[in-house]
Amino acid sequence: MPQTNLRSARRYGTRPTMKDVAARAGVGLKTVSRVVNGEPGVTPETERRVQEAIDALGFRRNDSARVLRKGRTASIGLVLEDLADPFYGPLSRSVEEVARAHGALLINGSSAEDPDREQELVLALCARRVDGLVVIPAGDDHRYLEPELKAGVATVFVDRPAGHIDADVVLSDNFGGARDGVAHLIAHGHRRIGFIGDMPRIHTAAERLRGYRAAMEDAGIPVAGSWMSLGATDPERVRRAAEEMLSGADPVTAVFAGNNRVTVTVIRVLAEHARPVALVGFDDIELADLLQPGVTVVAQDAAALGRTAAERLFRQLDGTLVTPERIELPTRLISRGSGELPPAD
Amino acid sequence: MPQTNLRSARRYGTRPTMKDVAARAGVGLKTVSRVVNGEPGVTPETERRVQEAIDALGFRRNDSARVLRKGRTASIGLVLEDLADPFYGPLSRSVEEVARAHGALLINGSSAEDPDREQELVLALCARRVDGLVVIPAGDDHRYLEPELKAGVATVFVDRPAGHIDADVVLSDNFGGARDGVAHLIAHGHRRIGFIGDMPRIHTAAERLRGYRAAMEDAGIPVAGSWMSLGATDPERVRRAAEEMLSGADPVTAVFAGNNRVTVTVIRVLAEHARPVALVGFDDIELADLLQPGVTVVAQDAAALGRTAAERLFRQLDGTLVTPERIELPTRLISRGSGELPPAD
DNA sequence: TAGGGCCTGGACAACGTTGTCAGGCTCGGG
DNA sequence: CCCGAGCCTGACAACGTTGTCCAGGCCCTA
Repeated sequence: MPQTNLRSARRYGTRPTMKDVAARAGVGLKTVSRVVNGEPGVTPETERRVQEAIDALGFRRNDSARVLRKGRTASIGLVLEDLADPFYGPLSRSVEEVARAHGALLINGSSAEDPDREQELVLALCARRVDGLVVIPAGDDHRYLEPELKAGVATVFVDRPAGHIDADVVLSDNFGGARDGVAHLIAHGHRRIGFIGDMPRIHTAAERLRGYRAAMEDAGIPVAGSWMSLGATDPERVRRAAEEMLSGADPVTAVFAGNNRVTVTVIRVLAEHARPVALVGFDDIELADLLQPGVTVVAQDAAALGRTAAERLFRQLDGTLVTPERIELPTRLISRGSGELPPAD
Repeated sequence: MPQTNLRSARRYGTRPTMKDVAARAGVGLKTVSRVVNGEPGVTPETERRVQEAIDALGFRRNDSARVLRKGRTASIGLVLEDLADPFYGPLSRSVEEVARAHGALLINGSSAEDPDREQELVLALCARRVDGLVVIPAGDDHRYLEPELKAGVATVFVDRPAGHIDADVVLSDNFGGARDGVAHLIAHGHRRIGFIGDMPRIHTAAERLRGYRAAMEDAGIPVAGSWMSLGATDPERVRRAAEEMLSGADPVTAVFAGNNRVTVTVIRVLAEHARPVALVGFDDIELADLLQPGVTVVAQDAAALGRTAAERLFRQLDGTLVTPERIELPTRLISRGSGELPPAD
């Protein structure tokens, strides 16, 4: 009979268990468990023998079995919209940092802005028995989570509120940020200000739109319908919207861009435009300071959002936290030039 | 006795099991299992009763137990350096896409460029019994993975090769890309070209340096020691290095930047510099086309790296793939202006 | 109507670990 | 010298699921 080669090992690989280790070390099963978990009550000599067997066999504890027995998995789930979006990188990273500090692993998935996919992912994570969930919601009805909440799965929503369910929420002050950004343009003399944002069914988009309207109203400026574009934020569409605002009968002298993707496209359009147009964007973008002019933005602190959410999650798990709350984090206006351009009529 | 309230449910929440469902539906345990897994051999009427009980109790199958029984977890692990780095966003995303297409979840963690943390993460993932691993190595010795490979954990290294172990590797053509980028500068008349890169113990950094040297040698240009900076890539240090190269006795007329972080800092330095200096950077950066001049880069396809790696992983799991290979993906030079500036002596 | 085959449903063991508990050993004091 | 206390150690059940196997009921055919 030929010796086991790599190929068959790969295919039919079966891992050593505590039983195997115990047999090899000539001790009982439970003793191995004790050594693996650093529990007291094992002679140094016995421990050495067990450790030797562990190393020789390449034993690794099976956490699935452990979880089954203990009930806690020491892992949390993160569901976000798109890992490739630069806004979610730091958020995801800060959630991971907090998880790590609590000895938990992070399992994540992207919903791609699809409510069904969000639900599918969340339920898959619950089936894995994650201890908690950080969710950036794509859908607006989260009643499907009720049994999970009842069963004790800690849950925090981030960036957008949960729908029809009482849970922790951590948000940026989208309304205030947008209002400040638009007020900033008004303070620099603009009156005809355009707004390009996402579909209002998305909570953040709706809030930012509300901020825009509030700032205009506070300044007593009536808003023309042609100054607003609320829809998908694919580049072509944003480009068309921007061009229309800039060239219509009542052309805008400034634009407020509703998120980072919109901002980038608007910058491109403005770069081709003869007359200088002021711009303030929601969300910071990398290299914004190196452009000519620098891009003025209303910045959210993505890392703080993630950190705050994750910390609340673990406080829920501690039992320190019981009543769901809604937390709003402030935004910060960063002037870099584009928002301070005077109107050029 | 008061009814169960949310608080105690949260605290002491215990989830219904198949046994509970079976009891409520008045059927056997296995019948519930059949319904949950869509197995044949259940009357529509029985199925309805079971489904009703499932909904009423909010039952969710416990995948830990399932995994324990079945052996496969339908999840893969991804260990990378920093989720917040824009280079890893698309990579991570494309790995996730492939995983999803194969019905697997993605568990990930950041090593923060620390070999110990990498090992700790990888082993934690193995303890979870992930079916496979995609690793962007921080360390250079991966012998600790040998038992895992033997046990059948599919493994693919990305971006950097594995150390002392025979495993699949998917890389960008760092050497060729850097050589082409530097040759591009030479073709535009430069001879005094600086190189700012990461520590050569990092494989990608070493390869790019090798590419720089090769291009210079091919052109018969001797390289001055003061033209090269190989070390940490924190902004201050890069800034100092760039300033020295630009102001020394033998100042460079062009700079090749070894990665995206370096490129960004160099752009800042050059923006403050009177005399125009040509620049080619390794890795594409967002908005590179909007700067003045546009930034010429050697772009890697991060998404393709992730996709290729993940696909190989699942082919290993299929058994379609047996022999470890080393795959190099081509890079692409994107001319945008900064790399085509003529030398200004 | 009896017998055979098919279909449905359930009892039971097993996956690998941890908590409980009891047994055996050693050592010191009476 | 005996007994109790205290320390190690191991046997056993349980976690929730799935695979195996068997029993019982039904229908169809001879």
